[in-house]
Amino acid sequence: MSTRLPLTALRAFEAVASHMSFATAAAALYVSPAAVSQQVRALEATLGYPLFERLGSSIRLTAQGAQLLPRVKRGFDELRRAMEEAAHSHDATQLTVSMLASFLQRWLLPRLPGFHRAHPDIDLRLSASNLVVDLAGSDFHAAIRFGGGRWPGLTATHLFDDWLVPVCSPEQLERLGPIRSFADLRGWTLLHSDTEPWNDWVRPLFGKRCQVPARSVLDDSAAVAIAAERGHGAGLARWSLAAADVYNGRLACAAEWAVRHRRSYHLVAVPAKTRLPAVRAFGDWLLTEATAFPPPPVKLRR
Amino acid sequence: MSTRLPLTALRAFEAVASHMSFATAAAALYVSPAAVSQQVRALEATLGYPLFERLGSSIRLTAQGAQLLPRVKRGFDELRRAMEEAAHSHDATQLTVSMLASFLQRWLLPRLPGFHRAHPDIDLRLSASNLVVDLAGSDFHAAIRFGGGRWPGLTATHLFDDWLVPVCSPEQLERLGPIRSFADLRGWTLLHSDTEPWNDWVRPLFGKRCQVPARSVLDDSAAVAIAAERGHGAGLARWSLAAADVYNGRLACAAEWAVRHRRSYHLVAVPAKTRLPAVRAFGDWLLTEATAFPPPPVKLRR
DNA sequence: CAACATATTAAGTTTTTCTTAAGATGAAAT
DNA sequence: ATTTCATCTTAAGAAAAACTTAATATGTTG
Repeated sequence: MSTRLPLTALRAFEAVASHMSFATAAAALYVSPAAVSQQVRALEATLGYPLFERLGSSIRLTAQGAQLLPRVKRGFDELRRAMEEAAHSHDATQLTVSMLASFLQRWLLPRLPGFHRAHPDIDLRLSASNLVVDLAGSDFHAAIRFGGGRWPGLTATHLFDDWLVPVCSPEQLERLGPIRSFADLRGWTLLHSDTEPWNDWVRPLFGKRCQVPARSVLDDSAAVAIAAERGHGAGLARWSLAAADVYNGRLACAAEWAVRHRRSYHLVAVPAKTRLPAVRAFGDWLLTEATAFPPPPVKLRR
Repeated sequence: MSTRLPLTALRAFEAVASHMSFATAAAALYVSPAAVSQQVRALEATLGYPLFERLGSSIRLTAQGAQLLPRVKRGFDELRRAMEEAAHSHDATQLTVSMLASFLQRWLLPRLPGFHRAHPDIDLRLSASNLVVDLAGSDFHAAIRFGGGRWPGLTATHLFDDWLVPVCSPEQLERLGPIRSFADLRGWTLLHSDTEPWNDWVRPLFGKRCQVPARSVLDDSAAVAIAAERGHGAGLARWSLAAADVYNGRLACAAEWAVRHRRSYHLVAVPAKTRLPAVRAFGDWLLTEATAFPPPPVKLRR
């Protein structure tokens, strides 16, 4: 940007275009019509073309004026909203958090009533999105992310680790018996997800030389759990997403071992917002819930 | 709005928050650090709380500052983009037009090469949307709409009328013969769309006393044409969407008569943009194409 | 054609914004 | 601990901008 935005002129233009009158625009801005006229004229001079056609008593937008208007209106609307929000920021007890839909549905949602009981004053708004939102450039206060723990420019607090657990329907476990060795895998159809191939589980336990082919790859972890529940085979599930189904008996752990996931859950926020009371309260509550969330009831390979 | 936006102060705040420094923000705005300091201080005074924590040599955003920043940034970004566009509006040969996906695919797209040949300088961008875009508040130059011809605040030029034509697969027409009377409808499965019930065709031809029940209602006109093509029955199609398939033999006109549709196609724009050369060129071209588009090859009931 | 409503221009005034120069304040170095 | 440095802040005056008033132009309406 070499030259500064002509803000006053743009504001005058917006007012005139909105009211389609210099006089009423001037009244709305609490200034004289002459002032508005001069501002608009100055803007036209810098752009090099007219924004209005003057027809003596009335005016109308030129094509260029009509093109300029929507953008300018959107810009000022956003600024007005910003000031509006800022003016009421003391009584804003809202807390907006973004996270993956799978985590929200399978882990957080069942625990949420507890949070509302502990903090009835906080108006928590959860947004399930599979896109990674830009916390610095958005209105979100925080996000729950699954990853390595390093996000540049953001503070991350570790919530809990995840585990790779083979799961299947209870009937199938009954019929085929638990997986104890690499050879035991032979009898099973293995269900892979995009992000968690079975080799991530096989190698840490049986060595790098052991491998399984990646067939029946489903697009996400939740789908693998569902397919396993329906008896389509052994799914390599993330414990965070499968735990509830294991506890209520719809899924069974198919193997003796679980392997620690490389990634884990974090509460992530811009440094400044980390210090907000509501964010701290939510983070503290998440941490106690996370601590109370037991690892899978099998042997754990870290 | 009782009080005007503190635009200069907001601009100073944005610059400081973006650079995380009063000094470099001042340099970016071509003013002294003192000026920036005063502006930010004034903004903090009107809001009643600090936006930055001053740590002597460095600063950081407060939580409220971090909440304010994204909105303010978005607002100014929009204004900067507006000025950017406006500065290059002379060499902007872009033309953006919104319309229904069905019209785009089945009527406009096959004719488009002709437009590009006639106007190679115009960079036409088509947007298929089933929502009615707000032309006054968007960057679209124009839209093609199917309707009665009256849109308040917008100028509409009539392109062509549409016709309700019963269509079916050629084999079915062979087997059942053309529909000539109300009684002939007995033998047919009638495929309705949401917006064009068969009674719209039956009543003008056979009188208000004749009616057919509305079974197998599909959700849009294009779906009806496809179902008819597959031999599922007689669909009441809009000629504009079915014509291409009739000409290439995939569909046949199932009846002797077509009935004029209540609605017709229009090119719609904000008055000011109607006068843009590119919009006129596109409108003129559409009009000649529309004139060259023949009505269905059956008897016409207007 | 006169009366009216509206926009524009020019000159002068007010207000805002900015600069300069002299403090503060905290971090890093001695 | 003290100096040094980099940074932000404050206060007063200067510059720039935005605004007002009053006279003028330009279509529209009765």
